[in-house]
Amino acid sequence: MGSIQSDQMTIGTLAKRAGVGVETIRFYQRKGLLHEPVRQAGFRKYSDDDVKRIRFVKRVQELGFTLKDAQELLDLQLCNEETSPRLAEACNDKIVEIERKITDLKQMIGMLRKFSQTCGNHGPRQTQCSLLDCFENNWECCDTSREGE
Amino acid sequence: MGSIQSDQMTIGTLAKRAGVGVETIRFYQRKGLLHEPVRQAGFRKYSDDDVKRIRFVKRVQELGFTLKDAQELLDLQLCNEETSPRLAEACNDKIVEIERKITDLKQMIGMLRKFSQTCGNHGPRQTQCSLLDCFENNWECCDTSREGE
DNA sequence: CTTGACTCCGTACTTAGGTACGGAGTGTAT
DNA sequence: ATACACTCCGTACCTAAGTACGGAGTCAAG
Repeated sequence: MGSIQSDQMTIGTLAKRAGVGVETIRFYQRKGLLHEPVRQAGFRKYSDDDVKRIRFVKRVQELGFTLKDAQELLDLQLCNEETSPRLAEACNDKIVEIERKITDLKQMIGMLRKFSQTCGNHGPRQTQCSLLDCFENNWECCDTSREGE
Repeated sequence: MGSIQSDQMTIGTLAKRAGVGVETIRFYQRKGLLHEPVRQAGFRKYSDDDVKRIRFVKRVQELGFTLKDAQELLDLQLCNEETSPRLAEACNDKIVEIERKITDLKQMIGMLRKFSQTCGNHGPRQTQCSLLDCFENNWECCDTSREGE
């Protein structure tokens, strides 16, 4: 569980290990997503923790959040007796936000499924449905006769 | 269900009804998200359908997709005997994409919940956990003793 | 002790998705 | 028939999130 050294890498190594470009790291630095690292003869020296941070940021981003959001999440780490209540609140806000998103995405899937059923299946009954109409009608897509799922 | 006229509105009215700025509509036009409308003495005349399109685009965007994605979804409307198979495929691709996103978001919530439980609850046992560690450990956050949910 | 890879820094460029500007034409209510 | 709101168009500007450039310093191997 404890690696030998591997700590103290240069920016290029960090970039490689985190799967981003060197410039991206400098950019994150400027944005405050990474704290200014120790310097060794002018060269930035990073630790494993920075790899984690960057990977985390990228992941959060993939989920559709901004760098600012990622920053907020990273800030949750500054967790102590004093900040704890604020953090719990921030956490819960984020959870609510994500849950809303999931609900919306599920509706989207439902709509797409029905759409592909009716559109992709030109049977004798021409129950074509329009994505826009589905959307307008609160995702209650054309064919609502059968609702067993 | 059938409005009297309300069709044939100017760009300003459309903007108001769709909840966007006039410039945004012109922008969408350039991007091909809205087809070039009829002109009346040089003035663009829009229909209710355009309101739907814009609202749909905004919705899709809220869900974390790009304008290009929105365009793809709108293209699904061009549904006929010939295009049908390609459309069904596109639909399914989109569904898979969204499902993956949902899975990820759920993991995120699980992590945040556990984090707020341990961090926000400084009991006698100091099971502090780090968001980054949770993330690194495949979201299996610190306190894994209880796993009934 | 030279060569090549890596790093430094500031600055400029890129794409996505808009937002704002400004001068000219148009439509409408009084 | 004149004021005022609205529209036209091209162009410029903006934020987010990088990406690229280029000249100078540094480090490590041969």
